[in-house]
Amino acid sequence: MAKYNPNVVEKKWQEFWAKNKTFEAKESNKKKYYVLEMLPYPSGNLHMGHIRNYTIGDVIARYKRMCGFDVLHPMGWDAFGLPAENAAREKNTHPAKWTYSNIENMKQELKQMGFSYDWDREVTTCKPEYYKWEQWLFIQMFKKNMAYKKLSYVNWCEDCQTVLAAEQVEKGCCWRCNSKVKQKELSQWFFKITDYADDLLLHCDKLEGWPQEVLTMQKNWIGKSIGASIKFQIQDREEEIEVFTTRPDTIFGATFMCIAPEHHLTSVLSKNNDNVKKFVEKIIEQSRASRDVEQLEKEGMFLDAYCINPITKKKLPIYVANFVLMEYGTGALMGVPAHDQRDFDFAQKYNIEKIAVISPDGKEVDADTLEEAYSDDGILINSQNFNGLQNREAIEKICDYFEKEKIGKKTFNFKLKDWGISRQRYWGTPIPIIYCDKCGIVPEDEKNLPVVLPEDAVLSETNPLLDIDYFKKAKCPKCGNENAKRETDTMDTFVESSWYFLRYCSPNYNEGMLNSDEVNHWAPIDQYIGGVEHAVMHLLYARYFTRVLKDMGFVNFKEPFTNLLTQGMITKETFECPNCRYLFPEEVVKKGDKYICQKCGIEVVVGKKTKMSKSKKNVVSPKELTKQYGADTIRLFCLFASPPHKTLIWNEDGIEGQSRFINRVWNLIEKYRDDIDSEEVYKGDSDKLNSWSLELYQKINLTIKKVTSDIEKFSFNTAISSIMELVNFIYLIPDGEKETQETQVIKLAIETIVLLLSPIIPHFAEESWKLLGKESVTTDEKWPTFFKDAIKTDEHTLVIQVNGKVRAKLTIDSNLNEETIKELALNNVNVQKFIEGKEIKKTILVQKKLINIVI
RNA sequence: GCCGAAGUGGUGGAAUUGGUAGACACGCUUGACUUAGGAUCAAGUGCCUUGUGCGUGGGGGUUCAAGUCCCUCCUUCGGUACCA
Repeated sequence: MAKYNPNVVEKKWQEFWAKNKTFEAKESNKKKYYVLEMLPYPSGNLHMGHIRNYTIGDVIARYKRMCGFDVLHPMGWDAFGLPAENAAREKNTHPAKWTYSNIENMKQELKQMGFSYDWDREVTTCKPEYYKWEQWLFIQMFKKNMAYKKLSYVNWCEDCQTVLAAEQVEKGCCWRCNSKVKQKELSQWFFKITDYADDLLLHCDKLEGWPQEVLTMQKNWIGKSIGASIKFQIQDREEEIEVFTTRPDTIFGATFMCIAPEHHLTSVLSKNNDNVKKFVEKIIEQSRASRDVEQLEKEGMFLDAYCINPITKKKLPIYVANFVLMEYGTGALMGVPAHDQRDFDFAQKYNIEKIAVISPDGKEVDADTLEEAYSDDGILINSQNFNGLQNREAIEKICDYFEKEKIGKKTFNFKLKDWGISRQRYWGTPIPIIYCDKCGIVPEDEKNLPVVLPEDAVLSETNPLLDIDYFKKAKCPKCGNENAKRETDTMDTFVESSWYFLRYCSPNYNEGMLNSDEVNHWAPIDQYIGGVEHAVMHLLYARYFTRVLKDMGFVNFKEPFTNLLTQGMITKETFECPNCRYLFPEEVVKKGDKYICQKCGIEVVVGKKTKMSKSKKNVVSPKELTKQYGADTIRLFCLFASPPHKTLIWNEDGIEGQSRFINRVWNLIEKYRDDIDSEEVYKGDSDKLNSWSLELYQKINLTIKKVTSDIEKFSFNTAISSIMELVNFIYLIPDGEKETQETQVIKLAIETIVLLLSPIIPHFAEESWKLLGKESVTTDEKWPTFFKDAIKTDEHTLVIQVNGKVRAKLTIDSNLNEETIKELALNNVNVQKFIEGKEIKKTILVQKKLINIVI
């Protein structure tokens, strides 16, 4: 018997697919299906996370293809980004060279996995023919005021020497290099994503094909809160301070006013007092979202000014305080110490009066005895003619009063901020803007696009574009001024990934950004697949961009991803030596329960299971595994180990089993090949079948049913296990001479198994199909269907319970009536033991399942 | 703190949505074939005090019947955080 040799077979079929352009996406009269996996950053090699993601997508693509869809399944490269610059500096090369060579390498690895991509549609975001259209879109957005420039405090990473979007700051640290993020005032480009805040929020509830947890994260990120804005007149001055509050019902309890350090009134009211200045500078230095923010003590400074509570006319001291955020609301808040914990802490520290205005039961509360703020619902007290109202009701009434008196109004606020896209880095899309002394900010002439990123940059810690004179120097498109200056900031790389999925529909279109006909044919994406870590950033930006493009008339839909599958991370434990930092597993020796560092002999800390990453040295290379077992085994293993959405703790112990399964199927085909060769496939006239072949025939149909529904719901592990059951069943068929009909059923079983496996382990399926003497390829075959009649049986197992515990099982005729079943159950010997001499209170019969006798 | 997901054998994981807990696989045990087995095939494998026994993170509840529903507590993972 010839042993199955994956290395030879896989190469052969990969060449076959490439030569025949098997997976070229074509429009026909069939229904379309667009399946897409998030594109990779070309960091050097594929890692297990990629393999898991792309295997899932590939199974879906191949399955849908067999089901008769026109499938679009493309792949590309998210090729701009800081790691390329860092690597280039380290290795003394150019980011482009590094990136393109990584792409070549990873493309090779993808091909070795047998993924069914239409490579003719490959998109590489760092190529001028791609970013040209991004620049073009930027100009359109600029013209419509959707892209604008403003001076603002931004998150600044000193190590990366660049600005970070709010979404890219994790626990006060840079998402990329983990160093602490600072606040810095810079003039920056922004996209007005907040224009769509409401729409993005609203449609979360309409995305039925998305996981609930992702929608919740997006909703929380957009963070709409409803409340009121109220104006407080400053005493003896013209200005007013406007605050936003979600609790206008507590206004009678407001005893102080707090403004953010960056608030324009801070310097005005302090009259540039040095102490205040120093205080403000200190706070601005501190990161807003710093890790220890919770422990950070509330600090403030009295500005020696007062404002008037518009409803009580009470004089409120104005403070500048470190816990007030300029970015949220109006950058000012009314302090209600009795009903807000932060205000309470602040008032406690600075000895500010507390007034209780909400009480759980409507009874008087002594605010001075409170140990913490009461922030729950209740009944209004000390609130003049609003006393006695439920606070929810009071919010409405008080807002009405504000509006009548013109001191405030009902309003709402979003946590979502405009998307800052300027990056002071080289390896990104140049922002197509020119600064002219006469004309100001002028977009580049569309005829001059793309603004090509110069190749001869000398990389440094700062933005190298600043040093390239011919790039910086520009002619003003408006007045022709030769001494205008080009923008040297590049765009956040999330901009590229916000529309690449649309470009795949017309990847080589030169007349415009998108060919609307083709985009509207293929998109929206029927199934998008990627890591849950993109739940907020990428997916929100992509939804935003699609809206912008819809409003410009390029696409006829606003939600780009109809269905979303977020696959779980792959994690692995880390080894960390106190001296040498992270270690590879091979640098560690096990001694008893302990792990010792080979180099320095010190005990190693076995860290938590975290996402595989190069820096933590807990990556597993798919390359080695593929070499050893073949791509099919790795694909099978990724799918079988765990359901797609779950975090997968890496453990390759099971991998042998997957390779074993493939060989088991192969050996099965070899075993029956000669017998079934000349036979027809069984067509379904089941009355002539003997007991095992009838059972096999039923099993075949049940398996088709189960595998189909499992793949539809992405339950690949159970789909595979039911194919395994069918294989195991065939192994149990007694050896010896077989009748024609029996051989025909076995033939059907084997062919079905191969077809069902085709999307999962395609190389193996094609090779097996050939071994079965087929002219066609499984990729072009129809997905098997099952016959309802074949699944029907006239017998079933009846489970007999006594007081809810299983005591016996019987195989009975399904057509028996209730009385007979009861009698059978009660007369059963095993049951008798339990019910002898006991009174039977009642029996419950669940049709075709079980009977429970209650004694 | 808040929001979300989860907790089932030695391990990864099943369980038709309230109806036989542990499918399928890894590992382990035994046997067969073998010069050999880390190949292959077959059998077994939740636990124990072996019985009218126990068992799905702990405790309580609803039900003829609970991994599944309700209450409560605990743990783990993810997201988020001075958001007024």
